[in-house]
Amino acid sequence: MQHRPRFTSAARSRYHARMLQAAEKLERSRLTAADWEAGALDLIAEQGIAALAVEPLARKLNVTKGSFYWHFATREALLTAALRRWETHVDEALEQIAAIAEPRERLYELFRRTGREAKSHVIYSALLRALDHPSVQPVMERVSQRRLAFLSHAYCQVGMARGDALHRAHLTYAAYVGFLQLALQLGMPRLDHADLEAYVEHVMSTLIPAR
Amino acid sequence: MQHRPRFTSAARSRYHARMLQAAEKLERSRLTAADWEAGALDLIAEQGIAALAVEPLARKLNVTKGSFYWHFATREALLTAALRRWETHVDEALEQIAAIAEPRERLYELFRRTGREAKSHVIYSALLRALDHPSVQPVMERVSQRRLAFLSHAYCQVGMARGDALHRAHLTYAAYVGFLQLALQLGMPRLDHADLEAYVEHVMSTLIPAR
DNA sequence: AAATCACCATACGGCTGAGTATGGAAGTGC
DNA sequence: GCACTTCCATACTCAGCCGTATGGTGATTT
Repeated sequence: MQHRPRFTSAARSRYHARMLQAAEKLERSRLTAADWEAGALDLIAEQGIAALAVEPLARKLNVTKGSFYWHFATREALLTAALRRWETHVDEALEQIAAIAEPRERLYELFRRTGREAKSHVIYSALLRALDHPSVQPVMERVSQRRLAFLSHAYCQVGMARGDALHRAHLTYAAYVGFLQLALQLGMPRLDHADLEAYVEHVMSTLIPAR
Repeated sequence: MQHRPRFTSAARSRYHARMLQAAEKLERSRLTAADWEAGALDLIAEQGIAALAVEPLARKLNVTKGSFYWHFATREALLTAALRRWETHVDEALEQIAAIAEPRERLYELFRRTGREAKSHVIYSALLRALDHPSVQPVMERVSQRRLAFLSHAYCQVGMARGDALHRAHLTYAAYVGFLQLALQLGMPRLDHADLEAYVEHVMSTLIPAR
């Protein structure tokens, strides 16, 4: 239990060099905390947060618990570290879209991305199903608030009143969350890419006010 | 392990008589399978499906596992029985609204009920977070399909084209699901009844086409 | 080359929940 | 009032995961 070890930048580049030549599960003899965090996010995406256990994850990484408890003090510490890593990643993605100046085009781009690469939202969907967890809740609250601010700001810019824009933002975000739950877990709208395209079009024309 | 015991109607009425005089946790000396199912649904509503364990539930009912394994063969059997019970209950509620002849009024009523008595949807929200579970998935699929059919039919009746009506139904249902997740688990829109009322109004005017 | 450090294996204790076995105490039919 | 069924308690076994203790090995440092 000697958490928070310092890593030299030399060690980091050595690790990345190994990653390049070791395709997938070629046993890299040593791991870093970042490896555990990435593995944790993979596990969450595949089986949800409840499946994030130390021993199964260790098996997946071809090591034992002994390794884990050198990098992290507890299972909880791994979870929060993985969540922090995910949160920054999500924020960067949002800022990328926020850079689009024209508000209507910005909304269109957001909707299209959400519909197209639904796979990148798997982790969000998994975390959504663990909103009661004390470590997950604050993270999701922050992410949701930022996205809601993004939406209501855009709706204001296309001419809606402040109150309406806020309601519309909530409605839009709820539709997003519900879509993830239903489309990912259930195969509900059997999305064959053309049908999905049409659905996104319908959503945009319904939620984004006409020019 | 002697599952599926027969219950005489006399036994049932005796049980109901006891229920009337025993307010809450006054120890009723004996339980039925229905008691376990009801307790299971309560537990699911409070702490989700992962918390549905035999021993904790037994503690909550002031008995031991010995009782449980007389009524049910396994934990899984309890879950499916409880889900079946919930499904029929949900279906009845939907048929009640479906009885309204005027389609626009029918949609309004559906939206208002959903916004008002959000507490009755807690179980649905809890099950939503366990869509990967093999016993939960088919139940939710059936319920979702019926509700989607309800919605698309209503949208058709108010004059939308079949394709648009189906998309609008999906959008509406996704908004419902997302609202549950965000409002119940997060306290997201701090619903103070007046604000909620306004939100529902906004949703209706956005999603239900003008006359 | 010796000492140190970073990473990991092995082995253990404790807890919690799934099922099983068995016997006992209420109620029920005759 | 006696056999018989119904319901439940007690007391196990078994398995999985958390966290700890401790020692080992390869790489780095000096």
